[in-house]
Amino acid sequence: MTTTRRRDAAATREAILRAGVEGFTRHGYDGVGVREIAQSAGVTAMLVNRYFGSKEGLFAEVVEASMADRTVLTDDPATLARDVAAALVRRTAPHADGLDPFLLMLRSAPNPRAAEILRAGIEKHVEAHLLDIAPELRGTDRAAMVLSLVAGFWLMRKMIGSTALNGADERTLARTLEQLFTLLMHPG
Amino acid sequence: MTTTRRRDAAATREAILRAGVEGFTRHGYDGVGVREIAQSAGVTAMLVNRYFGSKEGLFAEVVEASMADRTVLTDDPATLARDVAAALVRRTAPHADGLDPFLLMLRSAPNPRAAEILRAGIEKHVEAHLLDIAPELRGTDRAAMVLSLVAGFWLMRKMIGSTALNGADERTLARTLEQLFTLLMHPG
DNA sequence: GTCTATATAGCGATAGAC
DNA sequence: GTCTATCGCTATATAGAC
Repeated sequence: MTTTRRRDAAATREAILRAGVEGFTRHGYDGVGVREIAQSAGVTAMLVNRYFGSKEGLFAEVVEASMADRTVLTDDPATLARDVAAALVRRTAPHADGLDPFLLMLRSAPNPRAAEILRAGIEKHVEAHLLDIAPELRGTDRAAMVLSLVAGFWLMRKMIGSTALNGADERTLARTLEQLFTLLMHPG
Repeated sequence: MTTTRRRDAAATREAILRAGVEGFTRHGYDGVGVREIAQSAGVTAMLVNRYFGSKEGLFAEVVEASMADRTVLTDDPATLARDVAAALVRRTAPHADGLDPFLLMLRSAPNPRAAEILRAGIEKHVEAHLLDIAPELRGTDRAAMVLSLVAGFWLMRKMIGSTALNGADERTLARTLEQLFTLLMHPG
């Protein structure tokens, strides 16, 4: 056989993609290099371009993969506002350090080309999923407003490290957020 | 005289600082180099380090200068929610391209050292100013929540370029935001 | 007070060997 | 299928001339 010993192409591609999700989410598009991502995947930088064409190509697949699997939003419209508020508070807790799509967005958005890829991914996956669960938001500005609030909360609590948000009681935080989400989702 | 012909030190420092505000706000901390900032100020890159010690030192003064002068928030507590909503919609309009402190924050926050400088500036100036106008928010999580909403709206509308937010009727947008701000500022 | 020139390091992407 | 080596470029920061 002339096939490789240690890895096949599909596994290498997958390893690079996973390392890309981690690298871009933790450091943002401009904050991580292809060398660093390649090293996390156990390969050389050359293979990133080999399999994904360019750093931007890898980023596009990372956004697709990261936003395609749903983790934040539940599927029950009745308790949606409360569930989203609770999940948001839990996942932005001081000691939590998951790989959330909102962190990927916030940390990569300053790069204009990354921002365009992110906009497409957000609208195709996150916003579309929210409209599936809460169809009454369709045609209004309130779905986008929900996403704005979620993103802003992630920003202030985890990226800026707001003293007020990190010192606040989590039940109070969740209650305030629930009121805001309720206003957006059930304005009647 | 042995003094310089074309500029004195104070004017040069001021020119660099103004170019820094523009550069960091438009492109973020990692998105602009000291060469580019120096060129906008009409000097060489060396003088940036001469007057501000380092890129990080310049950024710290830029944050201080940008957040010290108040532009978004009005001073009348009675109409605060409506005024903030109106100003936010107007300043994030598709064709507006001002140098807002929130853009400076959003575009520079991915850099950890910039994020710490921004946190200090936000809490010292923006949050403190909001608490001066609306003292009933003191001791609650709602001042930080107001800032989260403002930042998230800036992000989705101007950086991500949300189709929904940019296509929406501006009066509807302002009304939705006003409801949210009212809930936070006058929860009774 | 401001310049040119440079030190040192990193980036994304590619050529060519095996 | 994966490597080493390298190209061409840019970054921050500094040394030394005038």
